[in-house]
Amino acid sequence: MAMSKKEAILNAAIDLFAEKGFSATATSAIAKTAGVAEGLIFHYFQSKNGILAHILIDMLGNYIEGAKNEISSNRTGLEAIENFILFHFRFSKKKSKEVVVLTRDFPTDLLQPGSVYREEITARLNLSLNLVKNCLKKGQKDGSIQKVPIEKTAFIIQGMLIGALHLKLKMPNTPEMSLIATEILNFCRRSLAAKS
Amino acid sequence: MAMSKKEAILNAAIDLFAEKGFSATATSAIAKTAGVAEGLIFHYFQSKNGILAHILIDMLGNYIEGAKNEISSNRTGLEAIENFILFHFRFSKKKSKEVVVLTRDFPTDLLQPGSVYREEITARLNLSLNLVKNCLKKGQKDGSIQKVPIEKTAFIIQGMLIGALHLKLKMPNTPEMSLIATEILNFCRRSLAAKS
Amino acid sequence: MAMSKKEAILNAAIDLFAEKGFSATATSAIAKTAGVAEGLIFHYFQSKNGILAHILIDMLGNYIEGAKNEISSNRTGLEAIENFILFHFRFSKKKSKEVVVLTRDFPTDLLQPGSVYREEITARLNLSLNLVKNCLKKGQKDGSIQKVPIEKTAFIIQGMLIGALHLKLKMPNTPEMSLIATEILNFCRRSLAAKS
Amino acid sequence: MAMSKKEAILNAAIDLFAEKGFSATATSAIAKTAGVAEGLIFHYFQSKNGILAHILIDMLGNYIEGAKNEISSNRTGLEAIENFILFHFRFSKKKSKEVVVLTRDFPTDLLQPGSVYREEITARLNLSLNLVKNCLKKGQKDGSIQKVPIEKTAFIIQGMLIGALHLKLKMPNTPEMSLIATEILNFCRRSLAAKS
DNA sequence: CATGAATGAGAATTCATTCAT
DNA sequence: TATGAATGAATTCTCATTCAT
Repeated sequence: MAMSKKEAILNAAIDLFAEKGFSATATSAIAKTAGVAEGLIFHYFQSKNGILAHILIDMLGNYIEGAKNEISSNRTGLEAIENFILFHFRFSKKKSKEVVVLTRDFPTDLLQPGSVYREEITARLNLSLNLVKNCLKKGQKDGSIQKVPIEKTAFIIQGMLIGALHLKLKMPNTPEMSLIATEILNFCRRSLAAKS
Repeated sequence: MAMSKKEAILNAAIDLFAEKGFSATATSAIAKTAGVAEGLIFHYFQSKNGILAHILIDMLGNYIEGAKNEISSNRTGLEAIENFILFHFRFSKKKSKEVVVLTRDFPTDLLQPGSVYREEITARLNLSLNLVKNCLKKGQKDGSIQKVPIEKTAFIIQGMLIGALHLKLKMPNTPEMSLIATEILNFCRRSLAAKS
Repeated sequence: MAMSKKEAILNAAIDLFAEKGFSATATSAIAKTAGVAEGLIFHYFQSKNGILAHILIDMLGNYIEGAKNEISSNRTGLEAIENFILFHFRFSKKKSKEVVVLTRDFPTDLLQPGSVYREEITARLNLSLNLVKNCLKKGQKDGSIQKVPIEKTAFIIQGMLIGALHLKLKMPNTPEMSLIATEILNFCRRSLAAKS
Repeated sequence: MAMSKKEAILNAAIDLFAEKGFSATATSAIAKTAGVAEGLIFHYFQSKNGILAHILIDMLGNYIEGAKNEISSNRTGLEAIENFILFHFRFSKKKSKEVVVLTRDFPTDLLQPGSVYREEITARLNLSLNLVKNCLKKGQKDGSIQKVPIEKTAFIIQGMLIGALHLKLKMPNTPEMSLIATEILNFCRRSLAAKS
């Protein structure tokens, strides 16, 4: 069951974007790596940006789907948040290349007004934030989480998770990601858990 | 007190990098905006990367210097952390364009082995992380902060601050940054403050 | 009575060539507009040039046939010339898109030695010129047209008709074509009619 | 007195456009012929269209200037028209390459709304038409030209001159241009001259 | 310090055409 | 007859950088 040429292009693009960055990767290099004619890239993805958008949208879709599963079956909202955090880092490890692409090259121009990809991307970003919000709400209902402003706290948690990936990318000589993950768990639990 | 041509170049570059991104900004555009000949850019900064490095190093220097001042005269370590956080967001507001440049375009290739700018930049990043560590250590000595692993917690806090800027850049329809700042303060205080 | 796919391609090509010009029109655009697969174009017309040649040859054929009818049943040669002129502008109005294609994109390379279409096209151009010549000859025989050099005068008249279309295409803010037509009629009559 | 590189580019472009047509000429070929780096073309002319526009505007400028001189010192309006016609063909012979470019490649898209060249070109086309009108007006005042509608007749004459060039380009096996020129002179004189 | 003409390598994209199905 | 994936050469244009002045 051979990989389709479209998939080959995507895989090559992910590899190269992760390794050298989006703008330092030429479409000719993608074609060469994928073993296809350069023109085929544009047949499938319209533009170089189109490849990136496809990768990002795909990945955000997976992220949201995975996170949704993860938090669906928890007894308490706090547990849900904890599992969200753990999922975030599991996902980042599993899809490490894609995450590097997203982290370093999330292209602001894909989000600019007029971009055809804008809506699809922002919709997914909002979905993710909503998942966190829902966990927090649940936790406040079930008493596992203390009284915190939902929207801002969700923003902070999501930002913290993203920020860890960014900082790690720029400072590799820092504690291993799995240790950071556990510690973020502690950090958030201390901040959120209802006082006994 | 006219602006020197060197400054004009830097200002033009900051404006354009913030607006359109580093790689979407041509040196010819910088020259035009600055009102100088294109060649002069290379006289002062050697290369396009050189401009970016100059901006980033400058800014990181200011950040560290400012943060250092901010945390030097605090009674407790917890207060120091709190003031660090507040400073971070004050700085981000004051130098908003530079921060956008850093946030969106921090160029991984400036950090790659072989880059002449690498050491200068990583040194500054480490300095910043050390400031946070020092606050935490102080707080554990003076009893204002509970027992937490210093290194990982410093990483988390710094990451959280950076992450907030990133997330805001991608999701402008989120709570105002100043509100986020206050809430991050609360979030961290709850997580760090020694239990009474 | 559905349009055949071949006709759909031709219609799409005429529309697009007239609107954007031959070389600015991609075969993919023709296929899309026609609602057929791109490959089908090459099945029917061999090449992009082939479509253009087909359109032009078709149109020249219609032009000649129409003109021939028009001038066949006239009492005098002068009348024949007059009807030829009127026909020219009637045809240009009826087949306005095709005429625009011919006027703006008559492709010199279709006429270059070695082109498979060369003979077919030049033959038709000569036929048209011959029709004018015949009218003039007739007019000189029947005394309705004064003594003029046949060949050069035919060239001038045919050129005048073509030139009017060209000039109109480039200068739309000029008198309406139907008024020009009438006036060309007068212009030629004054120049050609035998003196009474 | 070496030719400047800008001039070299223009000359190369005129040669190649005349020989192979605008869209069949690559900018790389122009650069090669001119003996300059391809990038320099864009430094001076912004785009491939820019070169063409420059050539056309230049040539129309020369045409108008030349025609203006030609018709300024004539006793009668009819003489002025005659000299305009003769000038047209003298100019076409002298600037034969440029005229071929204009005749075959006058690019409708340079005239489309939104084109930066539009106004400059249409202004010149109008100027030329106005020269003819002025001759006709003068001729009606001084009695050398019979009563004809000025605007339409000017359009017809200008169109006739242009049409002759077009037809010749497509049908090289026709009478020599200088003979056509003389005969157009006769044709128009017969049509315009006041009856004695 | 300052200019801007000139370079040339490289980039993204286009596109007519082919061909297996 | 009809499709559309696939090709690959060609094309316009960009851009960081150099250098003579």
